[in-house]
Amino acid sequence: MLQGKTPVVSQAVVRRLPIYLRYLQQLQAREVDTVSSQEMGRDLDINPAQIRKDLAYFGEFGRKGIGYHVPYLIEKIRQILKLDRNLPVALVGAGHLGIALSNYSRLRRSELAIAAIFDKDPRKIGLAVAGLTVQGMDDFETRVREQGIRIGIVAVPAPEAQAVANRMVEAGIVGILNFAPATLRTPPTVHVRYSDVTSELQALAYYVR
Amino acid sequence: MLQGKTPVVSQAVVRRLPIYLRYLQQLQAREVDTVSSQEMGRDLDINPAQIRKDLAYFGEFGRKGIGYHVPYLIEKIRQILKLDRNLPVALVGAGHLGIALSNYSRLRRSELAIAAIFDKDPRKIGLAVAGLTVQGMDDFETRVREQGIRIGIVAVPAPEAQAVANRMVEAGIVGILNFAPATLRTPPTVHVRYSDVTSELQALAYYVR
DNA sequence: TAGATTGTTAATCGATTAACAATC
DNA sequence: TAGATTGTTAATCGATTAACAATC
Repeated sequence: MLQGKTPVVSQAVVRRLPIYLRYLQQLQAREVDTVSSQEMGRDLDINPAQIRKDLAYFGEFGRKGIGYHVPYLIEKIRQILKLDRNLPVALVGAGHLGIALSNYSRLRRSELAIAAIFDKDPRKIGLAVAGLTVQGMDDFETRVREQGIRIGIVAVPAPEAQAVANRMVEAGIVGILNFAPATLRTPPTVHVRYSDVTSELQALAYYVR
Repeated sequence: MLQGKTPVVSQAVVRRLPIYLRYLQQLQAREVDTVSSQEMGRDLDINPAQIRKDLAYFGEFGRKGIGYHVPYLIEKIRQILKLDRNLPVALVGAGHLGIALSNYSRLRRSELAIAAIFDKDPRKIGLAVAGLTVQGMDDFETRVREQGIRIGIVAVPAPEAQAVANRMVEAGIVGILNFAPATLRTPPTVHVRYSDVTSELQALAYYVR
């Protein structure tokens, strides 16, 4: 394991860390103190060697012969994912989905809470949603910078998604979660994750019969 | 390319097919008649060889020197994904997210439309959502079988997700899209796709600064 | 001590990309 | 014909899994 600077870690590894974290938090709620990679692997359907290797990218968190101390590993994964600080999120699009996301309690009480909601539709501007007021897009960049927001959610119709992404990049956002059914073009410094219900269902359809 | 039976194709390939389909439909709306793997690759940020190889698993759909005929390729991908028939979807969970999904117009007018909504909460049962009536869970298996439903969406809180998945499997559902933050245990014949906003955002947080 | 389990190297597996003959 | 592009094989790349010394 490298000292100081973390090595370049693949996206696959980073995507598994939240899964580990969620599982460990469930263990903590049940007051389980220690867990082995074997137990984790069984419950999460992931190879135990995979889990050990993933964690070892970031440090030596376990004890040979014993396993991992649950509270300690939670703390470490939270540090790695930067969940030990507040990371306000900007949401663009106050439609059905945007409102559902804003009201999602698991998000509301987390470090990744939605801190500002935007929509370009004048009928939406001013609406109260989950304790926030929907803002227009005029001062988007200023508002995002003021609040130190680095993560954005795109929840607008597909034809508007690229324009919204452009403004997010302009505002200094470096991580985008895109719910619109569209491929976004962004600079290589910006990370985009896609979530599209239609595509997911279509992929599932392949396996029917 | 094998005749008749399709070869075993990796999940990665199947997940790209909806991306291709969506892109091709956009081209069709613009009345573009022909497209090369190079053009597709540029717009979708996918290696052209990858695209050709993916498609070649299922047949010879292109013409050397020319490219792919857009309407023909759309038809073929729809057949591969079984979108040339109606595949009704069962939704369990009529909370914020469930309602947002039910109202999602792109889903409503597709072959993968939500055909039945269930919730165990007596206060939700009987509600009208997107032209459907929320049903209780008592006759879940019967209703699902009656309507020939093979695909299900889990939109309930995490602690209830596994129980819902079990009943879906019991009802003959073979594809599950799970929005609950929980790993589901299902028989190997059942395909599960995960969609968890929190995990996605947490993975994005890793890349901040 | 004996048993268990990590961290890590080596082996394997699978997916992506390059290259090119075939051919429109 | 000359240029373009597919379908496919071979090469490369990267991720997963197995194995095991170190050690609690």
